[in-house]
Amino acid sequence: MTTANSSVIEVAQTSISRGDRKLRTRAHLLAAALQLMGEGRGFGALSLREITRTAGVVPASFYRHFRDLDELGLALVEESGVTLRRLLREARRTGLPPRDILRRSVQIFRDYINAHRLHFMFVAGERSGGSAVIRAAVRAEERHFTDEMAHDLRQLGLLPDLSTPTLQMTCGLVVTTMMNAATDFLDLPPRQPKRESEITENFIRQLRLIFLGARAWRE
Amino acid sequence: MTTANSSVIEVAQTSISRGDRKLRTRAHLLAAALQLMGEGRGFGALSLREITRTAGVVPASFYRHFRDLDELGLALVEESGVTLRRLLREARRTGLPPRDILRRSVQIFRDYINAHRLHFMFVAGERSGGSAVIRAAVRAEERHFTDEMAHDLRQLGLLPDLSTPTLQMTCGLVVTTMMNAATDFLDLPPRQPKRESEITENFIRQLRLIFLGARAWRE
DNA sequence: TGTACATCAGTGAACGCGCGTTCACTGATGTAC
DNA sequence: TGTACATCAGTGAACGCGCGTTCACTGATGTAC
Repeated sequence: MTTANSSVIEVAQTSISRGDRKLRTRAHLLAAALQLMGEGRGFGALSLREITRTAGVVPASFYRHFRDLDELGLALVEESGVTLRRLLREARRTGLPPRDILRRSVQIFRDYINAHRLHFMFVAGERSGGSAVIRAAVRAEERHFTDEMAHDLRQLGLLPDLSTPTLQMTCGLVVTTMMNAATDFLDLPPRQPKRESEITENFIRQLRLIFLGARAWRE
Repeated sequence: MTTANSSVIEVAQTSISRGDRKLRTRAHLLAAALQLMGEGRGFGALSLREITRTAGVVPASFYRHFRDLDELGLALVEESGVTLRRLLREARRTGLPPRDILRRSVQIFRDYINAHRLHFMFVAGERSGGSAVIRAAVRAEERHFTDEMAHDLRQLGLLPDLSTPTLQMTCGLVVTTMMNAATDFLDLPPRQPKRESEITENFIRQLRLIFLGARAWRE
């Protein structure tokens, strides 16, 4: 707040610190890269200039935020990792009911993907296709996610008979299947409820089969 | 064969028809693209000029073979699809023994990946990351592969109690898991037998779990 | 509070470079007679 | 078989363009007194 008769514009200009402005531009750059990838190209096919153009800054200003494109890519991986882990937090908070737990989880997942399309496109696309350094970072986030899921399942008392390594292996399978379903959902043209429910049902059945196998597992 | 006193070089030059030469150059272009992607970049990040440079022809000659890069990409998908399906044919021919069938299959798979690294890198990389048209083509090949696998399992009399849709769903899960393991194998730095056997064991355990679930499945 | 100076996010111009595509060409291979 | 002509895969030069990176700059924000 400045003096009472400052114009609205002056307030807007002066109420944001230089540091905040910098963070905002950085966020614009990250969002621009995601947006461009959302149009169906890999991160490796983006150019610095189109990212800055989309973000509304001059090319040279890119270097105030990142050394090169790879560094921006790694920032995107981290951001996506946070998004992924919030999914688990959300599911945890909701407190999944034992009845229809799978179906409910898949609904939550589907809604969550739609609310964070660009992050999921990025992760799904770069987990096996991108540059070595980015792929490795995505894989690390995925492993982190798997560990947390295993921890949650333990906490919930599901699959109590599995050893920890087996629980990990099972969660790895769930996460792979999940990322695959994510790609299926994301590829879906809008307004295709029939295809969408097919994918949903297939995903539920695959998860059911995995948990059936896990319950039948003998070390 | 030409006259008896033609030099070897002349024979080499004249014993190959114009059509064959054209096919050979086309193959060079495809191989060049695969080779460049093997260095860890997505198809979308390749340029026409570096492909022709690697293939040892002038840029303009690209257009004698493909309209644009996408058309070359689709040719690579087809080539990779053939490679994938030969894997099943090989497994079929070998005639897997009921004892240790899983472990043996995984060994065959691992050897096959190593013999066709570039094709598998291409498929694994473009199945979720590439341009829409190429991703769609890869997915179609994958579905084809899944169908054939389901057919083979029926033929072998494995999982006789599953309905056809359920068998399809199960094979889809197997293929997803397989492609994921392929990426793990391909990312492995050479001479890491410990990591390699970890990945192998994890893959075997995941497949075991899937088949355990399939056997426990009740429609 | 007011003033003088420092900081630094973003600017705009410039550079050399590799890009995709076009074009008229060359010369070996193929065909008709 | 030999000859005259047609085909066409691959060439080499040219084009305009967007690229990544550098640089000295500007002017608003921040700091010291």
